[in-house]
Amino acid sequence: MDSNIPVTIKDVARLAGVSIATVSRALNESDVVKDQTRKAVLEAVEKLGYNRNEVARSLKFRQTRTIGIIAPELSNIFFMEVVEALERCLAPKGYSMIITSSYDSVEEEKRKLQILIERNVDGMVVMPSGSEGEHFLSKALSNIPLVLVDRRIKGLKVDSVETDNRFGVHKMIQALNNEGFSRIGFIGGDPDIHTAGERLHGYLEAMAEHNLPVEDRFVLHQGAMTQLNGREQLKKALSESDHPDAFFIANDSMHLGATIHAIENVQEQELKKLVFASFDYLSYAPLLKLCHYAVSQQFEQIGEEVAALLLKRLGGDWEDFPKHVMLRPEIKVIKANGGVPFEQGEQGLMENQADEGNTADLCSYF
Amino acid sequence: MDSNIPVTIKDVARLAGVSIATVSRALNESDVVKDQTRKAVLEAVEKLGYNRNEVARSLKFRQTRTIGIIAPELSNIFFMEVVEALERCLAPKGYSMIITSSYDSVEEEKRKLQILIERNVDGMVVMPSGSEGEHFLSKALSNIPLVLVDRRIKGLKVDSVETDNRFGVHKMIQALNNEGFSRIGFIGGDPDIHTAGERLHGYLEAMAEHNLPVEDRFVLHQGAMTQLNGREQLKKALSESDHPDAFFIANDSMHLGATIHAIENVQEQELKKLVFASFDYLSYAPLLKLCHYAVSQQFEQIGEEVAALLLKRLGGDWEDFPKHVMLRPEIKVIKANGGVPFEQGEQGLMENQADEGNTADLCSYF
DNA sequence: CTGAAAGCGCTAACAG
DNA sequence: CTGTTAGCGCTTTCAG
Repeated sequence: MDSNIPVTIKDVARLAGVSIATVSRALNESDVVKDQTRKAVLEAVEKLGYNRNEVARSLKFRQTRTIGIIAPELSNIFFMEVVEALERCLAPKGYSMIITSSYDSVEEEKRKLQILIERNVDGMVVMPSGSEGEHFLSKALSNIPLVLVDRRIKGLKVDSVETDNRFGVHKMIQALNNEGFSRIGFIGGDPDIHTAGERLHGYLEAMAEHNLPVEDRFVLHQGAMTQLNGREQLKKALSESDHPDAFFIANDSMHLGATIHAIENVQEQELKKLVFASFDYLSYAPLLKLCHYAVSQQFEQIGEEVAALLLKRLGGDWEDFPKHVMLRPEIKVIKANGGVPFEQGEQGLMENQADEGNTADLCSYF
Repeated sequence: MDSNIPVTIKDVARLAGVSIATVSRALNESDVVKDQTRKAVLEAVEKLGYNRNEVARSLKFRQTRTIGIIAPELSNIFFMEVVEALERCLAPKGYSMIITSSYDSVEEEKRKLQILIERNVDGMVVMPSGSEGEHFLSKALSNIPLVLVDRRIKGLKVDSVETDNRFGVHKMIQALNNEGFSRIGFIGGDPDIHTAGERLHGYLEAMAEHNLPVEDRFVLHQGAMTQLNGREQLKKALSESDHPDAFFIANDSMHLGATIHAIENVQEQELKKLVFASFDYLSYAPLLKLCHYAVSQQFEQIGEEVAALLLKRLGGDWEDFPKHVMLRPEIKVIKANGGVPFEQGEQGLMENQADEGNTADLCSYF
């Protein structure tokens, strides 16, 4: 009864007593075909449980309605928020997503790129794992729209969408300074990591901007941006008797680690004086009691911008290529922990800028 | 120079001065072809930047080397951990993954299922969004291996892999009882949600098992399993003057919410008495200071089991169909917060059981 | 060892 | 309105 080979358009045609062309037409340009015939076709389809073969259509049309995605790791919640937004924008247009992981290795990234090319994806979204990017210039890629997310690659003419990291850090330093801190430490990771580097630069720039002293002993930027490293870096900083009370911490994992270290090892008196500002505002933010200010990246918006850009290119519009969209993050002031809101004018300005950031291509923030 | 149409096997054949059949052979069964010819072909491939067209191969072979995935939401970190493990197992075998979201709607799940069928995926992994499952019996699906993750559907003969929720709850209740608590409250969600229901049942079973009193006023199982609801349910429980001190909380979001509520609203004296046990042990667990015990699901292992099962079916082995793999979660005792380790024998037993769980198909836990 | 030709399932001229 | 046919890019007999 249940034959094991799938039913094709041919089977439908035979059962409906028409030609395969008619079946095809009945299923697509339904207005050309006689009502009665279409009904017969549809009945046959129903009876046989026919599903159309997208692979065959893809071959014919030379397009797969598929977007390839390469992430450094799939369990990265940030990137998956972006992917979620992508799906929401692309699925209604008939696109599916093939998702792959580069395991943060450039070699693996190249391999996955090759696989996606062979699978004829119509477009690609890549969160690059390194700062190398020659493989994105592959000839095959010249026909495939590509959007880089979160990290741009130096000198590479490719569309990209990213958070304005430096803007976020500037705001954090400004807020801490505003609250009365002039000595502000930095806890981050190896500047070779794109976001680590951007945030370190932002920090240095902002400190200079506000004429604040940069004390090398308290500018810690080694190793991975992990919870463990966050613990250790803060421990190291606090081991110096004249450490600053305020720290900017470059990401959520390190922030978590630093907070845990502080809560577990610093005496009440000292603890009360400690103040953090950090990147990313996640579900457990209310437990990070030392945090006064946080930069909250707009992942959904990033996904939407990526999708819009991709769809534009897929539609054949290359007018403003390469476009680098830089989105302003939201700034959270955590009053419950002692964060001091920006002044009225300041705040208003910030909001305006943020609004511009939604749609415009911003490159500077002053 | 850069023609816009992709280079095909034909172009390679022409340049190499051979037939397309020879190109195909040179690229695949490399031993049949003369060394010299192969070299010529490979050179042409290089020169033209040829990439083979997987779509055409898929059509020919009637298989796409693609696995379709349906998740209730892509930003669900649990599921993405599973997907990450899947990628790690499947990618080396040449499989890619098409990932889609059902937005936790059965309707959308059906739609996505249809799309994946049309795209000729070789297999599917679905985390069902509801308890309905008739659509998984579709005729087209009879040829496509399908593995359900995290939730089984009543009476549906389909392979599945899930965490042994009840075992986890039993262990939590046992641990709390062991520590001296006989009154234990329950904070969870609407039992219609699969995990919420399983955990509620586990709680009721375990309480009966240990002859502990179930007080309806403190068995709260309404609404979504969200942070907000966690806050509110705990608040409600604590508003009764004779509330228990120990609570089992059914998932991480509610746990987070409950903890935040307690820290912010309960006085020191009361706070010290409060003890939680909960599902899921995440990066921020060290901040959940009321938590003595946690059930830590083995997502990686789940992914590996799913991959193994899928590959088995793809290899044509349907021997033990339908197979329901139930994996024992790891039990965390958080001593820093006051958790009391299981007794020696108990602990040993537990570890043994957990080891068995890695490989065996466990259905009961006593 | 290599080439010619059929065919995977579908669409789109082109004729009727 | 409908049928015939060529062809999307590739693999694979079947002959040489």
